[in-house]
Amino acid sequence: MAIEENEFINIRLEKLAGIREMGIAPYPPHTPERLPVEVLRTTGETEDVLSTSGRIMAKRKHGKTVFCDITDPTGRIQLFINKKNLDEESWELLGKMDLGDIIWVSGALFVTRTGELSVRVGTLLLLAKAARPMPVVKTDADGEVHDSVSDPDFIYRHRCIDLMLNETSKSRFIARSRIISAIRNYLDSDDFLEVETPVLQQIYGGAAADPFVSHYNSMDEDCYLRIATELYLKRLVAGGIHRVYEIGKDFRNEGVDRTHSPEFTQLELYEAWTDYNGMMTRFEDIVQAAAGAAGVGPVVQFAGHEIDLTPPFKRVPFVPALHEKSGKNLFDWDAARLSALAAELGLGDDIKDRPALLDKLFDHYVTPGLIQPSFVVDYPVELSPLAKQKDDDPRITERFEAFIAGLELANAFSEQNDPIYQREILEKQATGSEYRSGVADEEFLYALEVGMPPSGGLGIGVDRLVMVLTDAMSIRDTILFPYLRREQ
RNA sequence: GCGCUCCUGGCUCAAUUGGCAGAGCAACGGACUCUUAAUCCGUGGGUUCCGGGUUCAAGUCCCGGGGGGCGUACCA
Repeated sequence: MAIEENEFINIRLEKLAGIREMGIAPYPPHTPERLPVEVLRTTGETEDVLSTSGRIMAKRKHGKTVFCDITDPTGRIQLFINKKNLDEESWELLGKMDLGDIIWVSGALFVTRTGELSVRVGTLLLLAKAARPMPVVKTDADGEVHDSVSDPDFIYRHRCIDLMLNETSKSRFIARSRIISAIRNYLDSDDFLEVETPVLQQIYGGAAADPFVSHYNSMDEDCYLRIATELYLKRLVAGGIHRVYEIGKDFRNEGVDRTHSPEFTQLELYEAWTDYNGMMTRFEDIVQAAAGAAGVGPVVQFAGHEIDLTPPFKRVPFVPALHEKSGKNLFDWDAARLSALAAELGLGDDIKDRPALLDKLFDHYVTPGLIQPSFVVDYPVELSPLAKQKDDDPRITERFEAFIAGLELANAFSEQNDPIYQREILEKQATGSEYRSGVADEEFLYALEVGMPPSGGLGIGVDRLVMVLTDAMSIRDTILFPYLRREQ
């Protein structure tokens, strides 16, 4: 496919041809020595000839003088380009330069009459001609912004433009990377080992979502993209790697919304000799480290709330909280009664099983009130097939989910390590699934049979953590290249 | 998946009840040696997402399709 035809691109392609005719390479392979824009800025006025390079973001022509603003990742600086300071050829080249072009300049630094530090350009080189125009963002005297690119579809499809023009977006992605580094640093320095487990799986597990199905040609068998890393990581705990984690993509073949993406980044960590209480501390620590890396906290703005990230986070026991908020002892109700209540509340009349109903009602009564960081603890056993039951009440498991502003950020348990009990649960789950063809993950069960020490496990939605720490209202704003429908 | 809603030059947005498709920025030509939304003079640019329909007349109303946004459902 050839480059798109439009008036603006054609004009630039003509200029490009003109530049080639002048014998100038519009895409030279090397950049001459340069200093970051920021260094020029801090240097200030000097007769020394300094060099830098960047993208032309503004061009103001005044006959024989042209002012340009160029930017690099460290900042913006004005160029003062006067015909008498340039050779003939460079002046002609300047005429063929457009907003968006990437150039190299050198010259002394001086302050203009209006007080702007500028490069008095003596040498001008083209490093890369922009063939496509980019939207020009300008702020007028009234502070009104012209041409900011706000169409979400445009931003997601052309993230390069978004990063160039929207400072919030750029700093959010920088924060994201720093958050992930900080998590690694925290865990590595506490003797956790980072591992990589399979993305392509023959039997998927560790969560309840539908998988993406693929096919391995040379073995002629179907396989799945992982929906969680849980079952592999626990096999490693059984094998003696007692502090282990993985940060990676999970894939879930479910709907997309503000808080769900079909591929998303999850941290899962497992730690022997501890339980879900230990995981609460880990979560609190990780949030602290992440906030520090993002340059925010202890109080952050998110979704219109002031969120105080100072630990310890609130503990909200599932059954009592549901009782309190609903005014009814719902945990003792049977499925039929719960179903009737759900229908009455407009939560749908198609839900039949008790655990799903309890979860639904909890979401209705309790979750919206969980604005400050909270751990919902001690879930009904039916909702938590991989968690250990409490000593004093087998109907309840040692499990928590972490919420901030109603958003679920983490899920953790005291890990189930009873191989007999776990087998029952997984075999039941396997026969109830359209993809599992009745097969449970025997290798995982094998590991439990060999023996896994009592352990805590924690899964954190990294994209969602980034949302909270950078005040993003959509998970797509935290993912550089979110999945979008094919353009027609 | 369902509901509501939006789609107009490159970008951001106008267009009364259905009545000649416009503006700012960007672009092109010209003037201009300290500007910063530079300014001034001039010019071009539209299958109004696509396909049907109603009408003397459709950006606007109706039907179908595509894409987006929001909500909702699924996601232990």
